[in-house]
Formats: sequence, C-alpha cells, structure tokens
Amino acid sequence: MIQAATQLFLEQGFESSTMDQVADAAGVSRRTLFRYFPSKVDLVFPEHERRLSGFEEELARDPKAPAMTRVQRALLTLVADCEADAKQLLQQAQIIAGNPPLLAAELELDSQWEAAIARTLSQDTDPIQARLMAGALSGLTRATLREWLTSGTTIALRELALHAQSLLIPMEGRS
Amino acid sequence: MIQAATQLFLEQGFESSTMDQVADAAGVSRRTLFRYFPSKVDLVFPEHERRLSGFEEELARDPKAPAMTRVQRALLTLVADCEADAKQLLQQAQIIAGNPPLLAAELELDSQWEAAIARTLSQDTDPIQARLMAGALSGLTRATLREWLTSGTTIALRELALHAQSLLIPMEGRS
DNA sequence: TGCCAATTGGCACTAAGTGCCAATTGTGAC
DNA sequence: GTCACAATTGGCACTTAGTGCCAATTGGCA
Repeated sequence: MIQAATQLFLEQGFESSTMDQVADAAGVSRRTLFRYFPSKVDLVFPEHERRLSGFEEELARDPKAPAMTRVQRALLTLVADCEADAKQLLQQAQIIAGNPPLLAAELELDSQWEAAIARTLSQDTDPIQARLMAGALSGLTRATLREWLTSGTTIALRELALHAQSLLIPMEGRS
Repeated sequence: MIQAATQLFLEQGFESSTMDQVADAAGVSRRTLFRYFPSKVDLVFPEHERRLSGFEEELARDPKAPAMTRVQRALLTLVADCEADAKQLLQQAQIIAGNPPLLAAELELDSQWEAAIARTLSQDTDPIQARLMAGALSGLTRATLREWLTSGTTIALRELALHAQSLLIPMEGRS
C-alpha cells in the first residue's frame, strides 16, 4: 500500500490524491486501507515508528554512561539510520515539500525525539534544564537532517551532525 | 467568533466541537465563519500572525548590529509579548493539550520563527551554520515557552529565556 | 468437509472544507 | 429619500477524510 501511495503522491501530489485512488492502486478496499493507515498522512511516514523505537533503544543502552553522552550517541545512530534510507527520505521530502499539513505532521513526529531526549537527560540533571537542552538538540538535529535532504543527501551527514552537536556542547570527545 | 470558539473548545474540547456549533454560537453562518478562518485550527491561534510580524520587525531593527544580537533581542521581545498574553496563551495551551493535530499546527507556526531567525543569521554567517543555529534557538525558545506555560506562567519567563540562550551562546552580555 | 477466528469489504454516516450564486447590507451620488 | 453599485453574508450542493457496524470472505485446523 505504501508503495502505491508513494507513487501516487509523487505523481500527482499529496493533496490531489484521494484515499479512493490509493486504495484502488493498492488493490484493496478503502475501508481496509484505513485500517492499516488510520490517516492519510500515516502513508507518508511509514518508517517513523521503527526509527523512533530504535532511537529509544539506543538511549537506554549502556545506562551507566552520562546521559548527554548517550543522547549524542543515539542522535548519531539516528542520523546514520536516516542515511541508510536516503532514497526513501528524499521521496518523502519531495512529497512533503510545501505542504503545510504534512510539514506539521513531520514536526510532530520529530517532537517525539525531543520528548525521549528530555526523559533521558532528566536522569542526570534538573528537568527544566533537561527539557531546554532537549529542545535545542532536537531543533539542531532537525535542521541538520533538513540540510542533508535539501543538499540532495550529498553532504556528509555524520560530520554535519557532529558539527551541530559541537555548537551546543562546545568541547567534547571527537574521534 | 474567536471568543465563541474558545469558550466552546474549553467547554467540550476541540475535536467534539463542530464548525456548525461555533458558527451558531458566534451568530454567523457556517460559510462566513470559514471565510474568516479557513480552517478550524486557525480559530485556536488568532494572535500568531501579529506576533510573527512583530518578531520580524524586531529582527529587522537596528540592522547594523550583529545578527546574533538582534536575534537574541527579538526572542526576548517575543517572549515578553507572550508574557503579556499569558491568560490567552494558557487557555490556548489547555485547548491544545493532548491534541496531536493542534500540537502539530502549533509546531508548524513555531517553525516560521525558525525560518525568520535563519534568514537573519544568514546575513552574518554561513547559511548552513545559520540554519543550524536557528534550529537550536527556536527549539530552545519553544521549550522555554512550554516550561513557562506548564508552570502555569508562574516562573520568570525572561530569566528563563536568558538562561536558555546562555546554553547556546555561552558567555554574552548579561544585564 | 465443516467449524471457527481473523481479515476484508460494503454501506451509511459525520464533519471539514470549497465553489457558486443569490440575498443582504452598506455607501456614495443625485 | 432613493437609486445604483460594491462588498459582505448566507444558502446549497458537492468532495473527501475518517468512523461504526455488520456481512462476506478467507485461512487455518480438526
């Protein structure tokens, strides 16, 4: 279904494709389509849940290390995960481009990273401070991924992410 | 219309209030309501446009000063503007609470600040760096405002905003 | 083959949002 | 006052996302 939807969205845009069309293209009834994807936007972010739980696993790993270190590591893993799906994410970006509701949906999904980061950082520090840092880190990472995507995924994502982190955590272990 | 809508949303929730009800309560036809507020969510963020243009004016003022200084100043002005509307923003937060589509809409509006910041910072620095910093700053400010709102607007917003900025721009003129 | 559970499909319904045109209201000229 | 004109408002019909309900189909298994 995702494949059919993606193709349709790329061909004629997200707004102008109806769920009827997607259902037809996927060879399934409209009702069934809605059972798998409760909303139309869910068709655009199929990998999100998997990526988020991978991110949270990485945050939980090695719990004796400082929270900030784990967060940095998890963000780098997340970014590497995105890099592996470059092609799909580029398509996704193309579908989203200039579509306010989709953009909004993406931001909301991103904010789940922020919440996970905040939870992790709270283990080591004052919760307020933790949430502020989480806001900055997720904003930074969002911007990093956006740069990477608008470059057509040509720039070195990991290097950019490291650079971004250095803006917030001035001096830290570089390899 | 906004008043009628706000009251309805607070009483029975955003989802379960229909545009028909809002139109009735506002003493206007459904069609007219949609002319003033093209979408239901627009009823929840009536001050956004005004606040955004105030923010952009502030960014443009005193153009000879360093871009980062202007951004910091504009964010403090924005925050002060929010503080002046505390009551309304608290209601807004209550309406939004736990409502994914509204949350998403809010994030999308916030991302316009980010874009404005990025444009301003680009005047002084490398655009990529500018957009990364804009992501961090807007994430930080979003988190700051969220803290303030979840505290019931009891904490000192300006102080928290200054503290937040100090996370990203370690040492800078404090008053 | 017959039974049971799970998946799928059909149908009717609500509600957001839009286009179109008629009705109403306001405004200035005379 | 009233006529003409423009702008605002309202009514209506339509599309589409999303949901609830129940019947039909499918798949596994004794």
